[in-house]
Amino acid sequence: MPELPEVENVCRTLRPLLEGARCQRVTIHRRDVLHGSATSQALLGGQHIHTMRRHGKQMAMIGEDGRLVCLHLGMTGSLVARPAGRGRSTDPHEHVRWQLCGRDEFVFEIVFRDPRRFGGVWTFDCPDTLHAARWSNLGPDALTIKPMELHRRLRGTQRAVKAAMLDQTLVAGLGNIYVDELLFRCRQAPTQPANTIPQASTRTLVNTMRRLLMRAIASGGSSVRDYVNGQGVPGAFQRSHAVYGRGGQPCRRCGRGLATTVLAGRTTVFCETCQSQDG
DNA sequence: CACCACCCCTGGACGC
DNA sequence: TGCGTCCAGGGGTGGT
Repeated sequence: MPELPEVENVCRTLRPLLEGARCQRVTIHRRDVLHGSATSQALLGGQHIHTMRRHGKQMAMIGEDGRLVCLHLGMTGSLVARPAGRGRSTDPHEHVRWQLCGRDEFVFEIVFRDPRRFGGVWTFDCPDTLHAARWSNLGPDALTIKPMELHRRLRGTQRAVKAAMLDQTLVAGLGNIYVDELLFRCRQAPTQPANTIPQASTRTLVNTMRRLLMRAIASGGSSVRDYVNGQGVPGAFQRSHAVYGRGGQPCRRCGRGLATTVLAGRTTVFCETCQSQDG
């Protein structure tokens, strides 16, 4: 569920807390969400946190010595800060806890929680190894990709544009919600083969995507089920959804019922009237 | 290489 | 009320 706008909100809410904070202790409650070395040192134990970065739907907590922890929230993952608690949590879905001491001496903890465990935590020695192992497999970030670059990438596949835009190796950051919202806003049929989309339409696609994502970020992201930002606060952008979760309901543009189908194995909601091929 | 089906997992919705 | 069933979904893997 957390897609680019939600992950960006997690980073933005946690960054001011984390930067300069010292990691006093790491507690692992569930080892199988961890990939790579799971020592306290690898998980930034004893280190000062330099910053927090994001690429697509993934983020990384970067230590001062260059080690880093990469996090992926999957569908139901969250990374939330709260005042340091006493004792152990009874929540079976809290998998990793970092206890930190901020620059103002305030002691707090960051908790990685993920009931469905589609997410995960990876440790790396330095940004290069993170890049080599994970981020180089991702396409350019959806917020900054250039129209020409997306056009070049779409030209290389005859899959439906919906499937292509969901493919993180093509462009990183969109999930099912924002692809459907994007295609509706562009009046683009989700089924159109990606390599038949004209260059002018790709330009519209990129501009619309950037506006959509920026608005969603400004609204705190979409909280459809249980997404919350780094402070535990839900977003409001689900109220602005035009199609996602609205199958059968009237199109906000033409009033006709929105269609639901399955594309690339994902529920896809769109307006058969407003969204055409050859946008 | 391109593409697809399948699987992982659990909470919530729904039907009886 | 309580139980069974189904579905949501990102991404890794293995098959065509």
